[in-house]
Amino acid sequence: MKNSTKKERFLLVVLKLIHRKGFKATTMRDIAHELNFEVANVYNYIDSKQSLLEGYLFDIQDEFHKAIDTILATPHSPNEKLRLLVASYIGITTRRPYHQALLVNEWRNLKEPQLQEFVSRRKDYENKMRGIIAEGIEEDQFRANDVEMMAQTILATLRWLHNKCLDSETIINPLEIEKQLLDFIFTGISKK
Amino acid sequence: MKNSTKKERFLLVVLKLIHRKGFKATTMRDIAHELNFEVANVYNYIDSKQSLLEGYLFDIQDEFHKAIDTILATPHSPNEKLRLLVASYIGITTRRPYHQALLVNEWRNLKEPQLQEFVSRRKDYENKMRGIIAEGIEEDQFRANDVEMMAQTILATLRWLHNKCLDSETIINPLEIEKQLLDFIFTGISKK
DNA sequence: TATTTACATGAACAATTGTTCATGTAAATA
DNA sequence: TATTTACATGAACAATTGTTCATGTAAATA
Repeated sequence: MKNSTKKERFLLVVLKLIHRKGFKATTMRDIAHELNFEVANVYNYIDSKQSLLEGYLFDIQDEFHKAIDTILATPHSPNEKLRLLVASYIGITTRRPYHQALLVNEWRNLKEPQLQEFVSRRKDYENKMRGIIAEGIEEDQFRANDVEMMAQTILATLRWLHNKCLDSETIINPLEIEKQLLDFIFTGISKK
Repeated sequence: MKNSTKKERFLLVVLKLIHRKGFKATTMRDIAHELNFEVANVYNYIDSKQSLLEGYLFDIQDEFHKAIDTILATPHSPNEKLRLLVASYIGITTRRPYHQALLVNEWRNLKEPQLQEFVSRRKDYENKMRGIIAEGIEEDQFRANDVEMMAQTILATLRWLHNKCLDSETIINPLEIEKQLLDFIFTGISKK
C-alpha cells in the first residue's frame, strides 16, 4: 500500500528524468541523485536499468492495444472507428504524455528479445489500423490511396502530439486538439 | 582527390552503421571493426565522435534550409509554396534517407552548444513554414486552424518518410509518394 | 633521390558504466 | 517483545568507453 505509492513516486520521477536526459544518457547515478539517495538503493526499486525501460514501454503499449481492441469490437462504420481510434490515441497521449514520449523516442533502446516482442506488437496495432482503413476504402468512405501509407501518415501525425503536451507553456485543450487533428486527417488543410 | 573519395566512403559506411545501431550504441571500436582497421586509425578521419554526428546533422539540415529559402524567394501563392516545400522535402528525403533518419532520430545526442544551435535553426525553418501557412489562411486558401498545429502535423507526416525509403523491400517511386502525401496533407483521407 | 603525406598499428590512459555485496536501521508485523 | 520488512549506505567490481601517443610504411610529391 504505502509500498506501492512510494514505488509509484519513484517510477514517475525517474520517467521524467529519462524523458529529460534520454534513456542511454541517464545513468543509475543520475537516478539516485535525482531521488536523493545512493546508487545501490536504486536496486531496491528495480531489477535493472533495462527492466525499467521495459516496464514503461510495455505498460503504455498495452494501453494502446486495449483501446484499439475495444474499438474493433464495436459495430461502427470504418469512418466512425477511425475517428474513435484517433480520439482514443489523443486521450492516452494527453493523459500520459511522458509515457508516450518514451514510447516514441526510446523504444530502440530495448534489447532482444524484448525489442522483437515490442516491434511485433506494434506491427499488430498497425495491421488492425490498416484493416479499418482497407474496409473504409472498400465501402467508399476513404480515398483509395496506399493503405500502408495512409496508416503511417495518420500515425505520424498522432505521434507528434506528446511534444505539444509537454513542451508548450499553454495549457492544452484535448477536445480542441481532437477537433483539429480529425480535421487535418480527414479533410486536410485546403479550404474547399 | 583520392583523399576525399576515401573519406567519403568512410562517412557513408559509418553513417549506415550509426543508423543501424544508434549513435550512442555505436562505439569507436564498432566503427573501426566495420572498416577493418584499428580504433586509433578512426582519428585519422575524424576529430571526435561528437564532431562526426555534428557533421552529418548540420550537413543535411543545411540542405533543408537552402530548399525552403529558395522557395520563399519565389512569387508563388502560399498554396503553391507549400506544395513546393513538400515536394522538396520528399526529394531530399528520398535522395538522402540515411541522413534524414539521423536528423530525425539522433539530434538529441548533440551536446551544447551545438544542440542549442541545431534547435534554433530548426525553429527558423518551422517559422518560415508557419509564415507560408499563415499567409495561406489570410488569403483564404487554407482552413483557419491553429497555425502551429498545422505546421507540426505536416512536418510529422513528412518526417515519417525516411522509414519508407529505408525499411521497405519494394522500390519506391518518389513521384507517386509525392502525389499521395500532397493528397493527404491538402485534402485528407475522406472521399468527399 | 629525399621528403612529405595519408593511412595504419598497438599499447595505454583515465573516466564512466551497471551491478553486487555486506551491513545498517526504523517501522510494521507477529 | 521478537522478528520480519522496506528502505538505506559505502565500498568495490569488471567491463566498456573515447581518446592519445609513439611508431611504422607505402605512396605521392619535391
